[in-house]
Amino acid sequence: MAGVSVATASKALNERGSMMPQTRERVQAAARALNFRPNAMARALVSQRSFTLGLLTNDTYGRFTLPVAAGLSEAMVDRGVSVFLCAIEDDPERARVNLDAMQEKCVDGLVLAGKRVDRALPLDLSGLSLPVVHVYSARPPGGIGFEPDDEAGAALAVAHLAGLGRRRIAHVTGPVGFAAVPMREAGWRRALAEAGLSPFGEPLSGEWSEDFGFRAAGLLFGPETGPERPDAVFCGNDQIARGLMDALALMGVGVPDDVAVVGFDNWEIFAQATRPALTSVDMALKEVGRQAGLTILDMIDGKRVEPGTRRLPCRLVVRRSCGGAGG
Amino acid sequence: MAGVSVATASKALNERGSMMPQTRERVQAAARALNFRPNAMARALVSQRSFTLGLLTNDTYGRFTLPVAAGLSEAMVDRGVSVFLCAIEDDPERARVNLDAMQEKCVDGLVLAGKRVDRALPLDLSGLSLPVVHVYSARPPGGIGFEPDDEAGAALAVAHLAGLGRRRIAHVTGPVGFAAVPMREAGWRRALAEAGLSPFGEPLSGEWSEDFGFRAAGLLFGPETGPERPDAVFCGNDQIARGLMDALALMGVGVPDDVAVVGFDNWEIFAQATRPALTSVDMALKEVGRQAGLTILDMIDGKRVEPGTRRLPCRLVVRRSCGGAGG
DNA sequence: ACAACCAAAGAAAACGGTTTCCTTGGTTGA
DNA sequence: TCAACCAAGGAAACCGTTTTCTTTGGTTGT
Repeated sequence: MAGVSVATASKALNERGSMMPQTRERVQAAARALNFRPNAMARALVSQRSFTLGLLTNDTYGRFTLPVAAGLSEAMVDRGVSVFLCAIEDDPERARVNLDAMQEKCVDGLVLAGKRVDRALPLDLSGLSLPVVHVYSARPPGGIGFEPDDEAGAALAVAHLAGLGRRRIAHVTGPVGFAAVPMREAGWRRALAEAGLSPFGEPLSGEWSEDFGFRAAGLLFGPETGPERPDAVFCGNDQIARGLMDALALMGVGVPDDVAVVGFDNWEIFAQATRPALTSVDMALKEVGRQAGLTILDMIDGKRVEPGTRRLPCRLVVRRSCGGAGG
Repeated sequence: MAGVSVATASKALNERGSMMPQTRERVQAAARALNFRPNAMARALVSQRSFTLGLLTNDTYGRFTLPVAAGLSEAMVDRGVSVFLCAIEDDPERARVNLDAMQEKCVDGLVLAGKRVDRALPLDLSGLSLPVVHVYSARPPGGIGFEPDDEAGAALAVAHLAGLGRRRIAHVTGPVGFAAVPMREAGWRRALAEAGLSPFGEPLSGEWSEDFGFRAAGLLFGPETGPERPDAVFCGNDQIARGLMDALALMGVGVPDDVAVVGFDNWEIFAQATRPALTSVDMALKEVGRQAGLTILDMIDGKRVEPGTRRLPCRLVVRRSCGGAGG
């Protein structure tokens, strides 16, 4: 110690109370010399805030959760908040155990992250008095949710295609049961309308797979197709786009010359693997995680936060597959 | 309260000390009625153990880290231990900030997870008096590391091919700079030797990409190739296998009839997308995370743990691409 | 010269548990 | 009958901070 009481030391280090500058100096110097680190737990005990958040996710595969978690963790560490990771795997029992653990660890708030915006995590939140935000998953009435704005993202992609002069823009997408499907379709329709274009037929709805993209290419460009063929395809995800482009290559249809292709997800591993590289809508999930974190901090601070779902903007990553300026 | 002192209550709930069974009952009933949760922080303060671990990772993409993290988190939650996730992104400054945060939060131990077994995380661990294990990353001398046993995994794959009657087994793999490359190559050589076979040429070393796999197919099966062609290819990862199989399809080489293909990583999204589905070596990263966690708990308990790298067994996931019994 | 005030620093309580030690009263054995 | 012992439960210290309240001594105003 620097010859002062703990009370003085505490004030000196936290810039609180009034004291002689030289005393403050002396304490801080001593702290530095001792490599002193305040014990966050003791601090939490008295302040009733642990500066800790829980992240519960059922997305083992990590395609959605990991960017969200990274964005959350990054934004939080700057504010002295750390994030517990809980993998619950769609198992209600495991979810409960993890939720209990989070309560015992006195987290200040909870982020619930899923892999489908229209499915809730298998958690019973009733009787829980913690701030909670729902990310990329369904929220209960009155809850607070964060998602990418799929509709706007889709519109972004389609508007880009229209801006490049494409006129017959088809849409190949996933199963109708997914909420993302109608949202992305709505964006497609809106952007077409705004560009004065008509939809090229109805969207082709199948699975979120390369295989379906491959088959969809046959439906759109195969021999039994009528004279009217699309000059662009907006795909519901990158896997579909990948399969579609593989099929187009086999059919001798040139990308982007004959047809432009845009995907959704900007999953690097797919977007970079297609020939040419795939233009795709990036859901900016890191930013989603960031915003979710900042919002939950506001809630912890007692600020009033409007219930509802926030849809955050996507951005278009332009590569070669849509022609024009890109790449 | 159930009419007893806090001391008695504590003992009742922790099954400690001696007391009348009915007193214990009464306290536990009261605890249940009040939905009582012991405050982990207060407990940590006195016991000097936070039942908390830090997971620092530079693998933003999550391909390696997420399974490790899930395995770790799962194994730990059963033991009342929670895991902080810290995304450090190869940035030494961010690494330091997160490390400081973990020290302030009084974690009982640290798991450092990377995305390359031959690279250490950008962290200065000197002067750190915490148990640390290194997962899928380089460890300092005397440190404790966990990795999949690439050599044995590769041997598993090649032995399987040999067992199916394949005799001319080629190897297409990643850049020589990666430690995984010589390890997998060694497994290939060992399994060949054990089966009484010779290597089919030297391994083709390139990038970990579909594109390289595609080109490698040309080198192995192209028109300028000699009369001897492989009847099996063991690929250094699934992306290479995917590119190779795409090329084979274009070249009219049948899989698995003309040539069997095996990949490495068992990355579902690739392994399932190939036609036919890809047999691949699964690194069992969840188990790696589990073991790393259990070991660090041992270290926390003061048990002596041998320094060195533990290589955990891989398993072969058999699908159609290698013919034989699979799928 | 003395009351009033103020800045600086320390004492002590609090946070929510665990643990050590002590008290109480009943039972046992000589 | 009395010492010795034991089980049950309570009092209090402790973990490492923050915060409130108190003390101390110097300065100001009259």
